[in-house]
Formats: sequence, structure tokens, C-alpha cells
Amino acid sequence: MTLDEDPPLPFPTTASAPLQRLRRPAGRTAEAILDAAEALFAERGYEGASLRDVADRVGVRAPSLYNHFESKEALYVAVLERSVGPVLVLLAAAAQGEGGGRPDRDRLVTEVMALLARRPHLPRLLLHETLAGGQRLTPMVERFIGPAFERAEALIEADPAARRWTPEQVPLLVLAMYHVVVGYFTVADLYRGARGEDLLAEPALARQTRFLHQLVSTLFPDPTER
Amino acid sequence: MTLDEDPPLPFPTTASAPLQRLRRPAGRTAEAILDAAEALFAERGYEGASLRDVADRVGVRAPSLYNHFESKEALYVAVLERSVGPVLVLLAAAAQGEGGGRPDRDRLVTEVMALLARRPHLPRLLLHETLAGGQRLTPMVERFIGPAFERAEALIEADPAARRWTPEQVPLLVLAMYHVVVGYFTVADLYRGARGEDLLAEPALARQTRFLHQLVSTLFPDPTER
Amino acid sequence: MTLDEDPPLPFPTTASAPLQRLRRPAGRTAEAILDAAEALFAERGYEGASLRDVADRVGVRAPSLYNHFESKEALYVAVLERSVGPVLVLLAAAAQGEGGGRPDRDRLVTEVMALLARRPHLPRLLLHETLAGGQRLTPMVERFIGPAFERAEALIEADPAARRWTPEQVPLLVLAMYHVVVGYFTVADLYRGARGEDLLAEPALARQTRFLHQLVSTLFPDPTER
Amino acid sequence: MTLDEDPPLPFPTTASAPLQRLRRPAGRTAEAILDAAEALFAERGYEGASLRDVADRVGVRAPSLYNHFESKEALYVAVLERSVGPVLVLLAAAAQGEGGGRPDRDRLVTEVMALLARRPHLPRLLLHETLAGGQRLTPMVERFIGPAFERAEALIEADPAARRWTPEQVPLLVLAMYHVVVGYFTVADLYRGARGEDLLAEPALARQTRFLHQLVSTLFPDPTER
DNA sequence: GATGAATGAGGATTCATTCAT
DNA sequence: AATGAATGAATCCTCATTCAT
Repeated sequence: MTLDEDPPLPFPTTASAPLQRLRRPAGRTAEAILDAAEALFAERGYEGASLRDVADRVGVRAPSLYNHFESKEALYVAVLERSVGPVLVLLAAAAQGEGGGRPDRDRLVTEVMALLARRPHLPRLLLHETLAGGQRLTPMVERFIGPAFERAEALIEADPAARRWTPEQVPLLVLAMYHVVVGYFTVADLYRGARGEDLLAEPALARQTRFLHQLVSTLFPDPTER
Repeated sequence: MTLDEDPPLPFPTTASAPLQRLRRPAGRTAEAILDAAEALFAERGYEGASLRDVADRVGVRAPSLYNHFESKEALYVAVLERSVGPVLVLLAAAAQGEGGGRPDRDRLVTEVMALLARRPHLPRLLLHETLAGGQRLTPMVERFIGPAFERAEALIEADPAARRWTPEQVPLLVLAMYHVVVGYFTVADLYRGARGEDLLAEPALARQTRFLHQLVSTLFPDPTER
Repeated sequence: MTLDEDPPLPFPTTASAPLQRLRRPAGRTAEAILDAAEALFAERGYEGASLRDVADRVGVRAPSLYNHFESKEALYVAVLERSVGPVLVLLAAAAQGEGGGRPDRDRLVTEVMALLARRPHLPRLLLHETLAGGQRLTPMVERFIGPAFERAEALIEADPAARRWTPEQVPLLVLAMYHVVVGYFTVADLYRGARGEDLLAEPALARQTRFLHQLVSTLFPDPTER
Repeated sequence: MTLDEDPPLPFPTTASAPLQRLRRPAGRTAEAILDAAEALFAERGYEGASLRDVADRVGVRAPSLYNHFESKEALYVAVLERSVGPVLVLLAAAAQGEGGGRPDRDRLVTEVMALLARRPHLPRLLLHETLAGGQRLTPMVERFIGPAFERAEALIEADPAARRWTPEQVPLLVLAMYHVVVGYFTVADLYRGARGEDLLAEPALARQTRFLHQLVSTLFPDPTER
């Protein structure tokens, strides 16, 4: 799987159909709006981002947005889908990958970090939406989350070395990994203020990737390495 | 240290003095306002929470809030201090605790979870503020965060079994633990929507506490247990 | 007539009776409130001055003002009376003075300037009130203004040298002199901004007094000096 | 110079450019807003005039004003510029006029009175702004006031008959004339209340113009007439 | 006589949205 | 497809005033 192009979502998304037909012409404007909106929603959340600011970034007046999206809500959902979709695809692929061995896990960590580095707005979008209740995320996520948890459970069951985790702890482990990965990106501002280092710069990202590799191999020690 | 009463902060907090003097009379109203505001700010963030809603919950008209707090911003900071202060105290105490041995770490995990269970709004407050840039958190946190990182570094240096973590990974470990602990509370809504279980209910909290104990002992294996 | 103490008004004033009885006790507080209110009303006008600011200057909370004055309006009227009264007395005395000769006119100019220098808020109070419609000033002024105009007319009729002014121009002359005298004090801020000089400082006041003397003697040349 | 059309300002004004570009479309609404705002600001001053009242007069809702002006302050400045600009032009032209002879002075008086009769709000606007500190007026006025004072000085120096005024008195004379001219318009309400005559009616205006001619010729007697 | 608390009225401003052009 | 204009709703906040203490 190449990560350089976000593949089309392999499953139907909530509002894509009407959007495709009614409001999203071939023009570049819709794309530009999505870009600006993604940045602003990530920065300030749904409530904090104003359509006026989105329009300003696009170089257009606010009412023009309505030629491309039905409402602020629709624009937000579109942003969410465009951003979250590829991750779900990636994770779905990982969950369907045959093995849970060391190479697979390392590749997954690397790919996730690469994806997030390319889409730095995503973690903040996710967290903002999570804090807002996540209702708009639920339909997208629940299609993935169930299988993912089941897959993880199966993997761990199959891995004698991972027996330290009971089945009931598996979802917690998944959640924990999610928070570690996603949280890292969201404290960048605070961290820069308090410690003076930019967590989103290249060296810091590489360091975090190494750290995640080590974290994973500590939580799921490869039998052969013991 | 008992956790049933929030101890007074052992360090000066940003604006507590003027608030005490100017705006917080013997009456219970200020307290009620802080309670309502804490819930709303946690739920919707600074921008999303309106003073009108706060006032409604208190059973008072919006302008009355100004008899107790100078502005929305001041109210927000007061909420933040009242909520975050005790955690900083707890963590500071932990950081100053003598040992990093298994019993100490277990006690810290237990206390943190107990504190968060008693103050369920805190994680959401923290995340909202973090996403908003965290500028209002920085002065409070940076007083603690530096020593905490140093303490963690020292502990790990002193623990031969923890040598698997390099010094540069220590802050990342701290961050990771922070995100695991705090993140858990923030996905409660989403999780209930997707999986139908209440992560904030007692059994789930107990399970998460056990999970954290195991997580900690996995990341920092006690030499004697190996 | 000594100018060092403002004499009691020789005529009944609008609201003084109830104020005297109900709201103005012997204490110094009422006086302090009047002082603060005078300064603020002069500075910002009736609308622009808030009772909170008045109270702050007095070192008291806003509701306490109501122990001394029935309302903002009543306080304003009291300020107006205390400030304007002495001028009316002075002008009434001048108008009843026997002659219109050079010495009398010079003394009047000197006394008016001395009075205004001692009560620098007065001109701004007058102008603010004038701009606000002057309804609250009218009852005070109209008791004076009629006789003053008549007196001025008589004086000019009696002075052959002043015959250059027709009777219909006399009110305009009075108005003109009023505006010259009062206006000087109100442009102090603007003048300092534009020209960098303080018109209210002592040398400037002396210069303006000399100027007024010359202006008067130009407009009403003394026959003996011709 | 014809006074029937306000000529464009020959000097750059503070905010006219952005207003032209951003906020003043071909429509008549902006003009109507300026008219209503001019009347209200003149009547009640900046603080006393509410945008709601302005909007009511225009027949529009208050938020609509923001489609034409960025803020109350911006609207106020726009009103000020539209009103004061032409006067400054007129005065600048007068100040640059070659002679200070009797005909020139008479023409200036006539033109000023004609201008003010056409813009009856201007004097009250000026006085309100002056009382408010005049900061928003300063940049406009100081561009004119320096040259005007210098011109007046030069004229008086050149006129042997005017030698009665020393150079230090020239600014005071200019101020005095300003106050006489402007003040007349601002006491109209008060005067009508006290004397029952409308100073803004045609006969009164003509009388005041004659009075000003006489005042000027008294203060600056033409040598040939002596 | 002072004041903490409360409040109705109102003020400037923002925002998402609509509509005619 | 774009936008100038308009607007209802809502937001934070100020203010004069009242009342119980």
C-alpha cells in the first residue's frame, strides 16, 4: 500500500453521496475550502472555527462556501471524512494483515507515524471531535473499531508472549496506544511553551517513532527476543 | 496524603489571591458558579461554554456572575486552578517521594486514578485547554513539569531494570503515561456510543486501574520480579 | 465679594430642598462624592460617567452613593448646582454693578478667569450639559440670562462708544464672549495634543486673561482712550 | 471655490482608503448610515449614540451596519472625516489665499457660515469630539492647524492696523474666533429653551453672519476705514 | 451608613445563513 | 460560481438600581 495518495474509502461514508452529487464540483475551490477548513477545525475545533475565517484563508467571501457545502456541519463532516478515512484504511489493512509478528508491528508503527506526519491536523481533529462527543465520528469509527478490537484480541491470544494481557485488557491496550500516538501531536504547543522544543520537527518525530517501536516491543515482547 | 480533601496548594497560584479578596465572599454562590463552570468548560471548552449556560445551571442571571468573577476568562482560570492544583500537588508529592520502587509506583497509579474519579471533569478540561494552546495552563504546569521530568529521569537512571529507556526517551515516556491516563477519560462518550459500555462506571474504572498497574510494571519491570 | 468661598445661592435651586433634607447629611462623604462626580461628569459627560467610576474615586462601593443621592440624575444636578451657582452669583453681581466702565469690565474679566481657574471642571460641565440639550441647566440659567441680557443692552445703550453694536447684536456679543471664555478651557486636551502646550498652566492662563482684557477693550473701547 | 459640492480632500485622510475599498459599495446604504450616524453622534456624542439607534434611523438591523463599517469607532471616524474634511479644505484655501484684506476676510466669514449652515451637525460633532479628548480629531486637525496659525501670524504681522495683537496672542485670537463661530451653533437648543428663538433659523443665521462681519472688522480694523 | 448580591435593560459585536444579483 | 447586503440569534459585558444584611 502506498501512502502517498490517500486511497478512496473502501466503505460507504456518511454524507459523501449527496455531497458528491450536489455540492462538490470538479473545481479546485472545494478542495481549497477543505484544506482551509481542515486547518481551522484542527486548530480551534468546530465551535471555534468560523466560516468567515475559512473563507478568508481561501480568498473568498463566506457565502461562497455555500456553493460547495450545504452548511458548516456538512463542511466539517467532509473534512473529517477526508482526514480520517485514510487512517481507517491503513488500520483496517493492518488489522487484516496476516501476522502480528515483530516486522508487521514495526511497519504499522512506521506507517502510522508517516501518515500523521503528512496529515499533522488529524490528531487535533480527532481530539477536538472526541471532546465534542464524537457523534460525527462514531459512524465512521464503529465500522472499524469492532473488527480492530477482535483482530487485536485474536493476535494476542495467538501470541504466547502476549499472554500477560488478559482479553478484557485488550481494548484498553488499543486505547492506550491510540492515546499515546495521537496525544503526542496535540501537546506540541504546550510543550514548546514549557520546554522550548518543537515536537513536530523532524528530529523529534524520528525520536518519537523510535520510542514507539520500543514501546511496542516492550508491551509485546517477541518470544524470540526474550 | 489523603485524597479525600484537596490540600491547599503548597505553591502560589496565578490569580488565587485577588480572587479570594475581591470576588469570593463567604457565600456559596461563587462555589456553585465554579462547579457549574467546571462542568461546562469540561464539556464544551472555553469557547463552547457560554456564561448564560453557566448562570442557568447556577440558577442565576448571567450578569450576576460578574459579581464573583471579573470576566469569563477569570472564571475559566479559577476553574482551571481549582481543578488542576490538586493534581499538581499530588504529582509533586510523588515526584518528591523517595523511592521509585514498585510499591511507590503502584500507590501513585492508585491515587491518580482515585483523584480523577473524584474529579471526572479534569481530563476533559486539560485536553480542551491543551488543544486551545494551553497558554493558561503553561504557568501552572511549567512550575511542575520541569522537576517532574528531572525526577523521572533520576528514577530511571537509578533503576537498572529501566535502563531500556534512554534519557532522551524519558520525557516521551512521561508524556505517554499522561496521555494514557488522561485520554481514557475523554473517550468515554465515544466509547459508549461505539461499544455501549460506560468507561466511567465503577467496574470499568477498576479495570483500568488494574490495567495501568500492569502497564507500569511492564514498562518498568521490578528487578526482583524478573 | 470674595471668591475664595462659594457663597450660597441667593435663589432657590431646582432640587436642593429634598437633597438637603433627605440625602445630604453633614458627613464628608457627600462632599467627596460631589467632587469625584464633578471631575467625572466634566471629563466624560453624563452618559459617559458611570457611578461605579465615581464610587471608585471616592473609595466606596457604588450602592453607597444612593445613601447620599437619590439617583445618578440627582447627583448630576447637585454637581451642576454646586458648580454653576457661584458663577451665576458672580455674573449677577456684575450685572447689577453700577457702571460698565473700563475698571468694572476689567474686574469682571479677572474675577471670571479666577473663578474658572479655581473650578477648572466648570467649563467642560457647561459644554457637556449644553450639548446634551441643557434642559437641566435651563431653569438655573434662565433665571439669570434674561436680566443679564437686559443689563448688557442697557449698558451698551448708555455707552456712546459702544454704539457700534446694535441692540439685536447684544445677545450675540454676550454669547460670543461666553464661548470665548468657556471654550478656551475645553480645548486644552486637543491643544496639548496638537501644539504641545498646556493651556491650563499658570502662564497660559495669565496670557489668556491679558488677551481677554484686550479683547474686551477692543470690542468696547473706552471713550477716554480714543 | 464653490461650496455647493464638497471637494475631494487635497490631503490624505486617515482611513478613507480602506473604507472606499472594503466597505463602501455603490449602494446608498453606506451613505444613509453616515447620515444617520452624523446626526446621532452630533446629538449625543460617541458614547451616547447607540448603533441600534443609528440602524433604526436607517431602517435596518444593527448587525447590518457591520457590512459597511468595521466598528462603531470606524463609523465615527468616517463621519468625522466626511464632516470635517470640507471645512479643513475651506480653511486651508483661506489660509493660502493671498491677502488678508477686508474683502478676503468677509468672504471667509460668509463661506464658513454657509458651510456650517449646510452642515449643521458639524459644530456639535466638533465640540463633542473636543470634549472627548479629540484624539480622533488630532491627526486631521494638526495637519491644518499649524499652517493656519502661521498664516494668521503672518497676516497680522503684515497688517499695521492689527499690531494691537502681539504674536503670542494670535493663537488665542484664532481660538476665540473658532469658539465664537462654532459655539453659536451648539447653544441653539439651550437658547430656544431660555429665549424662545431658533438660532438655526434663516433670519438668525443672517444676523449672526452680519455680527461676525462686524466682529472681524472690529478686531482687525481696516486702515483705510479708520 | 455601607455593601454583597442580584438583575433588567441595553450595548457592541460575531456568526451562520439566506437571497437577489 | 461569487458576493454584497441583510438578519435572527447569541455572546460577553456594563450599568443603574434595588434589597437584605
